[in-house]
Amino acid sequence: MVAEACGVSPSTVSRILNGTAVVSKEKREAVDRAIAELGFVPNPIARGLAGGRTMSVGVVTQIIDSPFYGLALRGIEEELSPAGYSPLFVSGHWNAVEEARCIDVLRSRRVDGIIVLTGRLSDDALRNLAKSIPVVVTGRTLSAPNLYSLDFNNFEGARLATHHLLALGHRDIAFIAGAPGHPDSTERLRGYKSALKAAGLKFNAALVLPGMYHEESGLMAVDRLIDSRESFTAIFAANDQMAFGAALGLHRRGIRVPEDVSLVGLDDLAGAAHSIPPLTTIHHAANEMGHAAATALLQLLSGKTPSASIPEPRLIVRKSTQAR
Amino acid sequence: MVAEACGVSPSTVSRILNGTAVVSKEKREAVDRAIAELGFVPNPIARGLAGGRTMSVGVVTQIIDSPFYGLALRGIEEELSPAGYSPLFVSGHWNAVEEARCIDVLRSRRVDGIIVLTGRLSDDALRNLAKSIPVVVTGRTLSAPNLYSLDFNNFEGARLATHHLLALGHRDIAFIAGAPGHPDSTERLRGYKSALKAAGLKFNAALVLPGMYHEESGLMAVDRLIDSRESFTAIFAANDQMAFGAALGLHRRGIRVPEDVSLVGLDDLAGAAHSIPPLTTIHHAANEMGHAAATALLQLLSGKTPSASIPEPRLIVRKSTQAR
DNA sequence: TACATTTTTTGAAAGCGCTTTCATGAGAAG
DNA sequence: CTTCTCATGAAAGCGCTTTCAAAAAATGTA
Repeated sequence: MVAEACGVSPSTVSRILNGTAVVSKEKREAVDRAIAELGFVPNPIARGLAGGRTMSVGVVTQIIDSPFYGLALRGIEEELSPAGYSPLFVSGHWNAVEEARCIDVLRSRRVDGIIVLTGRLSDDALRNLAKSIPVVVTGRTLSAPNLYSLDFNNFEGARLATHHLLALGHRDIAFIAGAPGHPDSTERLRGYKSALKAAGLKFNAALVLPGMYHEESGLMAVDRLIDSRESFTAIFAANDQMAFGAALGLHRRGIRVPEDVSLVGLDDLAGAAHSIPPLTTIHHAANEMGHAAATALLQLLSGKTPSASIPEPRLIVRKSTQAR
Repeated sequence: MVAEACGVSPSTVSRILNGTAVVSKEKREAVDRAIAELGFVPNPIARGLAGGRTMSVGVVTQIIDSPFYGLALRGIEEELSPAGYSPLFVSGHWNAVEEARCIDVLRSRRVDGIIVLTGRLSDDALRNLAKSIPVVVTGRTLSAPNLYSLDFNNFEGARLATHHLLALGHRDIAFIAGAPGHPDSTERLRGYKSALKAAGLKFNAALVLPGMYHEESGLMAVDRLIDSRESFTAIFAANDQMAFGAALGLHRRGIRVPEDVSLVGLDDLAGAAHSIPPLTTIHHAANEMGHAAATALLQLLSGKTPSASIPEPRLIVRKSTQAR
């Protein structure tokens, strides 16, 4: 340990670096100076070995280049870096087995905490994980010691979107659903149904199309919808990516948005404002979600009870919807 | 070290784990069995401390949620994981100072190698870095010991795009340039000019608009172009994001793509196939680039001379261009 | 067959760079 | 002059790798 070249013991230097104990002013200054002069940078590896803390947190995302989760990753990074923590991103590819493997990797690297962005792991698996390491998970509501969950109000988001279309006078509103088995999807479907019901409309299963949360599935859903000859004047896609696909599908059939059919998405991706036409959608604050998750984990790590939460969904009206 | 609970010394176990030396068959089997039974997982932290290798590589990207670099990150991850390495992503935000800070973080974490995705660091800074750690850098051509660079042929990409428009009979082709000072941008501009020259057309500076590689700047460029009253029948945007912005700008003015104006992008982002109209663009293999960079680094780490390279740009014709 | 010499296998021990417990000595307080 | 508090240093790890040397086995020689 180089910094003891100024006449004090390594213990003292360590104490100064970590603020673990009181050190006389003169020594502190001498050491500070020596550190500055020697350009000393503590080695987190060794620190991790000795202190049990690695100053890194694992983040289980699904696809590293997902436009939606990418924003969340950014939020996490923005929050973690100033606190001196480094995020370690791993991708689970929407697959419980892979996620479990990712978590093993993270644990073997002795991360101090783990953030799981939605994913397919069972609630029990997460609860179990939380027994050995602080965990923050998004996209669920569950509580357990050492575990904090942060859920987006999918129901309300979908309700808002559907209600917007209803308020514009649409009555035959198609819904392109999200990936089956995904909790978000069922909630969004529930929101759609709820808004319909509140407006006194009866639910028509023929207007609900299966989707997979990507562009291609939105496109296919529209094809199927049109081929079914079911009449509709508006479409609500469970996420923006499918809305983009749907827009393309409509365009190919010569159906104009919003003149012939109104279209609403959900997420408010970066591209939504620049699509043609700019997409009316529900803002899902991915970036804030990342911030909130990281903040919560930081709080968990310092022994506090987290209180962060995700903003409520908000309707963003652009050009893809119009009154009927 | 738990595994010595089967009667051998830790050194022997370590040797078996790393294949460092020959160990008698019986011991190896005994140890293997013990490892399996105890569910022993070596601690990479300690390994890193002792052996000097952490099995992690640092990746300096610019913005973690960039649609283009995101793909590259995925490629890197896909290549690194099977090799047992974990990527550590940090964001430089197109800022040399921040990039330098990121690299400090990575070095303090004792990564075994570093991949730099383009960025603004000087070539000398990188050459210098390579003296202490293997480096792979994209978006440049420079050679130094312990350093491998992987460059995309921006010139050829831009030439191809422009040539495509020329071949369709366009003569007044506007160019929305990339961020000034960016090496990619100057190369793309050069490619544009070169194609023009090859077609015997003279370069018109009024048709070159400044851009910043994001949607908004594409939109503004189109506004400026139209307001300038310069006549044009086609636009080549230096990247897809600006092309999307440009498409929106044209749409707002009631100009149809491709009927009135043809539009070409560069990158072939995931969204390009689903934009309206689907964008004709130059495929820039970001994913392969990530693979190549990771492969090269792995080769560098094992003492071999890397040979990976990035595929040449390729024209993808979709619906945003048509003959004049 | 007995013994010297070389080769191979294995264990002991010394770190890697830091944190942390514990004990010591020096003042402060009683 | 005794008891207590507080700053400080010595030393023991954290979990692994690696050097070094000893022990064991293999080979060669008389």
